[in-house]
Amino acid sequence: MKYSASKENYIKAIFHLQQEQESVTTNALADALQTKPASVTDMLKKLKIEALLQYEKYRGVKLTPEGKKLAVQIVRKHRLWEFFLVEKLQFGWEEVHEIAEELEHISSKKLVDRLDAFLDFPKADPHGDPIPDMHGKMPALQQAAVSEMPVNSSGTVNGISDQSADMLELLAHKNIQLGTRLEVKRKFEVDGSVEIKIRNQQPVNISEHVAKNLLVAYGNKK
Amino acid sequence: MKYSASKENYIKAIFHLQQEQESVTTNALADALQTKPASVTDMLKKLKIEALLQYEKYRGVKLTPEGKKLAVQIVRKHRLWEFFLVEKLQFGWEEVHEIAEELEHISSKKLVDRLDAFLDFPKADPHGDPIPDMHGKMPALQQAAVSEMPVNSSGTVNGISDQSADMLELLAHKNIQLGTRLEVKRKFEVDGSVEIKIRNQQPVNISEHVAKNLLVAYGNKK
DNA sequence: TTATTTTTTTAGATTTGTCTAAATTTTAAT
DNA sequence: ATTAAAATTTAGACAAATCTAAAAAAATAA
Repeated sequence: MKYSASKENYIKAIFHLQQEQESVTTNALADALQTKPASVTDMLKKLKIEALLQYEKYRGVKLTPEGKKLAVQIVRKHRLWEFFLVEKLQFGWEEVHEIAEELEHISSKKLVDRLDAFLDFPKADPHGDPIPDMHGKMPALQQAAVSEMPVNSSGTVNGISDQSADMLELLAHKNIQLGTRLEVKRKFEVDGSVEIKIRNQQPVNISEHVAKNLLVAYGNKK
Repeated sequence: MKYSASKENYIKAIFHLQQEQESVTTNALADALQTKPASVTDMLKKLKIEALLQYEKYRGVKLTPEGKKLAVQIVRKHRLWEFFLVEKLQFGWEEVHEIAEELEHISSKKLVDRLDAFLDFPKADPHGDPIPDMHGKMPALQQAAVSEMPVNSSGTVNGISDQSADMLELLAHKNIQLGTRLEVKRKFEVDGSVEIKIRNQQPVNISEHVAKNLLVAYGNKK
């Protein structure tokens, strides 16, 4: 079955909002989709007919298993494209979201799966969010901020929560980028700073702020 | 300026039809776009307002310079994506057109130019059609069928006009694919067959039919 | 050159996704 | 338990892109 980009956006938005709350409200959706509540109501009625969601007037909305499956496929596409843009086309982490919003609606399943293989089956996108595999299974990423990692543990940078220009500049300066493997050497209680070591480099110190916003996956990132 | 996928398809179709005839007719367009003449008339009126084409009732249609510029950008995207699909994602020549029809409407200019660089600025797509550069300039491909190449000349396979399964199978069997460099060793008048040599392989003979449908670029293909 | 056929356009309708304004239901507050 | 406020839905409209059927113009043939 093929759905319009608009319908896919609704399904995706409901999916994301559902992570927070069981049932999603009309207003929350209107807000997320930058549209009006009345438009949301209209669309929910249509999506209900297509059996992608459960919806009773005034009672909010929930995805059916079908709807969830579709949502996961869209999320998969979005994140794979983001990974592609950063990894292969040298885009910055902050500029890929918008482009991926368009690319995620390209329908070919084969394209997505080939892209996945071409990228060597990445487990997380540049923001550190897990990429569902071809069967829709989300990899259970052991993701944590550097500040939460035990001393002597190591992992791969796969995301960053503070994406300000300043932050990115600092990371670039310290040679830290997506995919960089690092090891936690010491943690200083006084100021929350952390000493990390990157392969082939001298250990460097990162502040508490950086340590808290630098996300690392360990165990199972490709 | 951003245009709907539908409008872009009209512009692209007119562009292609214009290669044949100066002025494009309503029926020809309806045919090319798999739609009805009445719908074409409707759309032409809109595109005229947007100054993408010259149109007078019953008099056919022609792209303005603006329209042509847009068309070239769409063609560029289409062909770059096709190249990407074949070259990087291992798609067959015959399956990429449909997917590229969707990808060509992704709007980011930066994406296209990055993709171009990533692919190392290819000059022709898998069907042998030239890829306009970032300024809209079409590379002047010296393209010819193998049958038309002089003895001892060589070039790079960059297209095939007969894309039947049988043809593709034969080419695969002879180890001929997109990008294969070959040299014309002898030409036999009797049956039009041609002896070609591929690097590191013994010379092989190809029939007149194959020689006529195997397109080679020489001189300036990347 | 008149008649016939073909092409093209107009008129009016339909679908999708959206909107505003008004009505209704639910929730929260007194 | 009413009432006020907030959330949601309905009703009716609109733009984009398409369609069918009928009218008009152009091309062709007798």
